[in-house]
Amino acid sequence: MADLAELAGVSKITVSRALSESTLVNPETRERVQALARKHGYKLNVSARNLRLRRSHTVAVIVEMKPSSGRTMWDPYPLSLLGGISQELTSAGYSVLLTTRQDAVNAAVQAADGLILLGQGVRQDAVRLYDKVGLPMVVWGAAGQGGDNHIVVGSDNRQGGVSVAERFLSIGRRHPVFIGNPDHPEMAQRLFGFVDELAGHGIKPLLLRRTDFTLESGVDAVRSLSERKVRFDSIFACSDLLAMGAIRALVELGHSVPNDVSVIGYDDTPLGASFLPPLSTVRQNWQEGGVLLARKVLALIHGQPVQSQMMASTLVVRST
Amino acid sequence: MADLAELAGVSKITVSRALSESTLVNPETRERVQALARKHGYKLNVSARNLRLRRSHTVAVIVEMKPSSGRTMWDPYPLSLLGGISQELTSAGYSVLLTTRQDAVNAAVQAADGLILLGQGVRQDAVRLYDKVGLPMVVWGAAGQGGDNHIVVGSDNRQGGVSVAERFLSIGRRHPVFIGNPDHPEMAQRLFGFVDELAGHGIKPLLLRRTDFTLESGVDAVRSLSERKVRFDSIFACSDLLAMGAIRALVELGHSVPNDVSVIGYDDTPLGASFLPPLSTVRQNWQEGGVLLARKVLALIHGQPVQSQMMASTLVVRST
DNA sequence: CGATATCTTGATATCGATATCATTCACTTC
DNA sequence: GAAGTGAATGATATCGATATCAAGATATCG
Repeated sequence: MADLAELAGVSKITVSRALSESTLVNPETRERVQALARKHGYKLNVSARNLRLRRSHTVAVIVEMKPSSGRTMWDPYPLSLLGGISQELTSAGYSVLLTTRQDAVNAAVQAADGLILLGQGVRQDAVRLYDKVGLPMVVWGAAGQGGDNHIVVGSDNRQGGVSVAERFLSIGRRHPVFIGNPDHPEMAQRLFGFVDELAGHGIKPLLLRRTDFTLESGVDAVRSLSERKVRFDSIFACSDLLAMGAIRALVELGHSVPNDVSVIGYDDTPLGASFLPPLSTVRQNWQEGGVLLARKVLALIHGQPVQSQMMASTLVVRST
Repeated sequence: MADLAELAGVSKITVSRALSESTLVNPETRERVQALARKHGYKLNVSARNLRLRRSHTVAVIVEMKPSSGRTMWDPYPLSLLGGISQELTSAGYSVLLTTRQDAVNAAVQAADGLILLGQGVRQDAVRLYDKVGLPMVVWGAAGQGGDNHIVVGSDNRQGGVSVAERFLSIGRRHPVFIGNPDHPEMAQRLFGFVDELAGHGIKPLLLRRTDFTLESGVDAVRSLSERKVRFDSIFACSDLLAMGAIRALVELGHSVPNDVSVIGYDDTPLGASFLPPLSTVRQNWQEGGVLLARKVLALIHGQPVQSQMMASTLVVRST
């Protein structure tokens, strides 16, 4: 910048102002300086600016990558979320610092202006750990999670559960089963919505706990139902994979889907749509979720009032 | 740091040295300063250090997110790669700056110490664009891509093709078909390996070009074979989804897999393993790939000699 | 015409760390 | 006892940007 100043015959500070589009400089001077900057390939030194401005223009995204329970790195949704986040933050001039969750809080994370926590129903210990850092923080997850002292963005899992219940009721199903993990905050919300809506019609679903969200787990769940001679006519599975596994098992056992048993999954993965028969499911818009997460942190960083928000989820009825 | 200096009764510079484990300070003093730092929750100002040290301790990861052709954000592999990268870089004290590819090179990217380019066979324009930045750069992709003036890490797609060919030959298949997109550099390598190995036995496979890597595309490919009354006894599909689609179509057409036709996919997605019948496929270790990418950039940054490297891919024989 | 307002530019200090060179002090060695 | 050695610490300058305050040039007004 000093070099540019010399070239343009002005002072450093004028160069700085010219490049930051300040109104304090003569438009003519500004143009001249900017032209010189382009010509000589001037690059702003981000560290210097951040140092002086006492902010990093960076938001850290912490991804929970616990390699268990089948739903983590292999799941495509974190990437969609990341895409939305990245898109929104970069267009606002912020950088995205990607970190995987660790026990110790990274020095680079502490230097960020804000935090976004992603993961499979981020657990409380993670939230508490990063809460201590005292940075603006937004969490992806279920509403009400963690005492409302931080902002949560997520899709409306409760409503997802409700709409599945409504669908089952509307087609006359009376013996629904829920497959999923109630300890998982997001899935718990789905369960609550499902149960509450059904309760309004005097129906109590059977809860089948499964912590693995794999196809095998779905197969296994339905087999266990069959072995226990449980009567059921509809299944709400908390992931598309579970649903597909359930359908496979149903077919093996000689049941017809959807004639004998209706099955609805969750997530609207591309595979579900291609499945035979095409899977009915609940769709969440992750890309949009990422954008929302980013907007919330930015608002927090700029000291604006922010509220948690749940995005609507939509029931996609296909053939099951 | 100045405050710490006062508290400890030493100078700033001594504090700096104590915290960076320099041997220039008395071990006793070092301990005392470090204890004080911990007690008062001192945090290093990264910007200041980076400014003084003239490096950013940051590697930018540029992800190609072209939302087309079915294989992008919805594909889980970028996340695995990212996981490996993130793990390796953070443990080396570097930060991961996540960016999605854009036409203009981001200012933050220019400030990075190194670049990693990810994407579905990163195209040459992207490589050239970022090459101009003049930073140490490593690209994920196919070997030899782009004139060898930059480092490439990828799985050995050629070898993958060879091993599929070997398998087909070993079980007596004589009329193989290749389904994929030869314009895609990585897939082209698979094709070359496949063709070369077969040629050694006087066999020439049929090439079926498909640019979409979806299940439907696989279905469609096999149907077109059938309509054209082509004689074939084995299919090498360039993605698991294609393979599954192909198998579905084969079954619909009354062929038995693997009795009439052998099918081998690529990527070893979790779904392939759960497919009925369980899918034979070629596995790539993405996590490891990420680690490798990270190591190469770090080496480049530190001025060490670096070479492109292809990781072995392994044929996983299941039931198809 | 003098006084004030406006526009444009500059001098200086500062953000928080580290490299370099200088200094102090205790101790060894002949 | 003088000179030399090494360990520990400090003073100062510096990285590259921007905020603050000051000042010169020009325009506007009664």
